[in-house]
Amino acid sequence: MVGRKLEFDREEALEKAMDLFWSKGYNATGLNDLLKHMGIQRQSLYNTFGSKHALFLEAVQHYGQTVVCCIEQRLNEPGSPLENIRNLIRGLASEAICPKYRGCMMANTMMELAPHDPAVAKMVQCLTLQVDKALERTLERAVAAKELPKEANPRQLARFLHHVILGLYVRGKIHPSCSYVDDILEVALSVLE
Amino acid sequence: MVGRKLEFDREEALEKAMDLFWSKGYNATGLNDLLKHMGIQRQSLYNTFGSKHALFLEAVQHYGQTVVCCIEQRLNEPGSPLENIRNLIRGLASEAICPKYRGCMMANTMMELAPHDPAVAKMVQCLTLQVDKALERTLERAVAAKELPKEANPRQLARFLHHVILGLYVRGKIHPSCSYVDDILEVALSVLE
DNA sequence: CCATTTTTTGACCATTCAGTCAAATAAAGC
DNA sequence: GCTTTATTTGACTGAATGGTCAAAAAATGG
Repeated sequence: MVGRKLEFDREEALEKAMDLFWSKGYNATGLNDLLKHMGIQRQSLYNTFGSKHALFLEAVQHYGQTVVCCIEQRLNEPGSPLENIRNLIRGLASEAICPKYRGCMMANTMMELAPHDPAVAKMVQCLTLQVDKALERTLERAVAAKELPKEANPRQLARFLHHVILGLYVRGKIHPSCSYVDDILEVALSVLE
Repeated sequence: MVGRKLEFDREEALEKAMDLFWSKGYNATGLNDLLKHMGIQRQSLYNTFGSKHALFLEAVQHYGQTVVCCIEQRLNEPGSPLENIRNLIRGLASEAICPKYRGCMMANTMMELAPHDPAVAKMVQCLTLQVDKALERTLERAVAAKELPKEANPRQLARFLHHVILGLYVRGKIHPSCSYVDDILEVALSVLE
């Protein structure tokens, strides 16, 4: 098992691929774009990742894990759980009004491929479930800290809040005004009062 | 200005094209698929619609007008304006749990093309604004009918409800359970109480 | 230093892509 | 019925698609 070593960093190349897939989607990203952007040779891609489709799956998985991890961190910051949730959603909303907004790669993938690609659908389903769970755990902490009444339904609220986030991923694609997003958040976050 | 007449029905062909674009998106729909599905010849497409892209724009416009019109009808049915809104959203939600769900062609288009195609972005922006307006007018009627307190903010609520609908278009792509969607709606519609 | 193993390189593959062209065909007005 | 105008038909374009192949190059273990 000896031989030449990979000239490029696998993870670095994967992230470059992820970046491009995130911006352009799966179908609109050609192999040539991909290779140029990743800075590797054609055969290297096939040796290392198998195929365009396999590379995409890895890219989505990588993106998903990164994002889920980031969300969990923001929700687990010290202080008020409820305030962490508000900050997370306000943060995502402020990204969604940027002119160069690319949305969420998982949501993009759900829309483009999930209906025709079971493997992709399952992966994204699994990743988004983790977001539900993270929100739910945080809401449970909020109940425990008496920030929410003990009758509150954390699972239900988590699903709702995740739904609002999902909506932001779409809405952001057509450049909503700041006040537009504020209106949405004001009503949405009122359920936490 | 005489000569041979078109052998096919223009609107019928447009609807067939719309149907396929709706299912597969713009990039994933090849011209051959399109021609077969529309039942016309290559040159007829170019004579009649100009290009794949122009055809797509027409298809989105046609879809949008149809949907906006349908939504307005459902909101303007006799009886309680608020109940009309609830029925509309529950109806859209029940579609979103179907296994063959295709989502909303406008939302699909926002996700796939809007960021890289200003013409598409503008068209979809304009169409979605009409949904906001329709919801807003219905909420105003609800206030007038004292179904909502007079302090209620119809525009804000309309934007929020539209956001919930937008979320359904994404969520539906990964086959949510009935109870999952119920959870979302229960919280979302509570803002109308 | 040599043999082995792997990666890199660039040419190459069939297929599909959107779009074009010109000839054949059909219909309408005169 | 003839001319004019428009549509249909099918062959054809060059470019791009995802993917493969075999030779060249490099690095490791012996």
